[in-house]
Amino acid sequence: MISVDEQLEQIRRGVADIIPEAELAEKLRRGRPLRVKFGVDPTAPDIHLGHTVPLSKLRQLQDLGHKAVLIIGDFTARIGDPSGRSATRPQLTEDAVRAAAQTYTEQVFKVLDPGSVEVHYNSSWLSQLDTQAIVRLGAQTTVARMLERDDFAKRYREGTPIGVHEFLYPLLQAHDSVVVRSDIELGGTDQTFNLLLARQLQKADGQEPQVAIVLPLLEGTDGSQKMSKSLGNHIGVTEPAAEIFGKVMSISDDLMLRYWELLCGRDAKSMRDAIAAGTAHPMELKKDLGEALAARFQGTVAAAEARAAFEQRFQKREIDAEALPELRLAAVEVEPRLPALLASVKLAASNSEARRLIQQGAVRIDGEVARDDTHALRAGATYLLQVGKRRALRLTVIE
RNA sequence: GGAGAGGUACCCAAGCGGCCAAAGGGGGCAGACUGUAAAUCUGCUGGCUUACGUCUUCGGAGGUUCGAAUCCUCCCCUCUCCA
Repeated sequence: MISVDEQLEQIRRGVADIIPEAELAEKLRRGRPLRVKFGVDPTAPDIHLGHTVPLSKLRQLQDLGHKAVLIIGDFTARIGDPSGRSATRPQLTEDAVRAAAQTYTEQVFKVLDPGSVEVHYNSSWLSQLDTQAIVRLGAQTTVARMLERDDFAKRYREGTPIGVHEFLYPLLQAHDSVVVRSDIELGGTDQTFNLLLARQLQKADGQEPQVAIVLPLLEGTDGSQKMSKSLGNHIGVTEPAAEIFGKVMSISDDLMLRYWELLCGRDAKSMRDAIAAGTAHPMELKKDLGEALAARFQGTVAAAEARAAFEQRFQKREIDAEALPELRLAAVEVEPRLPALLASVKLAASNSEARRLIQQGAVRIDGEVARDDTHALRAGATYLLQVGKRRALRLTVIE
């Protein structure tokens, strides 16, 4: 195991806060592997890179010799975490939770080292809690403390309902820490309250309290708002390698460094220095990042292919026609007018949009800009149709 | 239960009898520039139409009017205040 200082240096990378850092150093100094808890509530079926930020930190801790304690919050998912919420979450059915838990664990192991993980479902102890125990839990904190939280305070002030069960949520999550005897817990900034409450419960139980490692929320591909599917700025972990690679290439340089730090545990500052000194090129670093992330979720082969295809298509400006989807249409099926043709092969959303694209010079046939609404595609030949930089296909007209 | 405010295109938001397919912003798409970057600049951003034009759209259903997103009636939904 490497030195405490070196470990601390790596752990600090990209985190928003370590509460309290002195205790972390103390725990590390003892030299035994630490139990690092990370809980996920299986709610959304699609996970994206933003969800993998704490996971990446967990992997880093595994690599430093510590033990990952993964909690699948199948019980808490049904309550609904109020953190950062402006309204009560809908309660999920058992089936929905089970299905989501399945996909979660599959994805999680693409980041974690399976050799050093304990997986727990929190229903296995939470569903056993009797009324007595729940009352005791409730006595661990006060309404005033709960209402100090921003999300609750806001809702209370604005008169938005707060269910009593929502007060229970942080207590149950904190109770998980007591059960698994965690040394460290990871979570996003919105989890700070829950992470700290666990310290209190652990103390009450006579345990040494866990250290909270708080991770920032990952910005989406737009670089400003947090990554979220509903904002359309997400990179999903189940997307094809070429998509992951392409989306990574479209982010800004600053954001790339942040991704390196938050998703791969790299030191952003030294990379920035290398770019400034001219010893590293941002584009190369970005391609490395795209390949690394694509490889993580879709395998090294697909990732290398995605990179090669990108380099050929966008840097050498060559289109590998062989790699494009090919469409075969009988001559009678080929729309005589170009706008209608583009719409019919789904390169444009409608005839009107296709017309606009043609006017803007976005449409190419065999590399030549098509300025006209007519086309001269003949039977027996294959054509390369392009709309903008990203949409393209091969069209073969059959006799 | 009572009193108010409001529901407009992907989102926010103006319009409040004709000049409204509907200002402005955001987002998106395309072009220029590039590293498919980012930033910036330009254009486009309901459907059908080569075009003239035409059809559908402003919470829903009716109505008034030559003509309604705009006026009236009923209904549905959201929010605020009071009880």
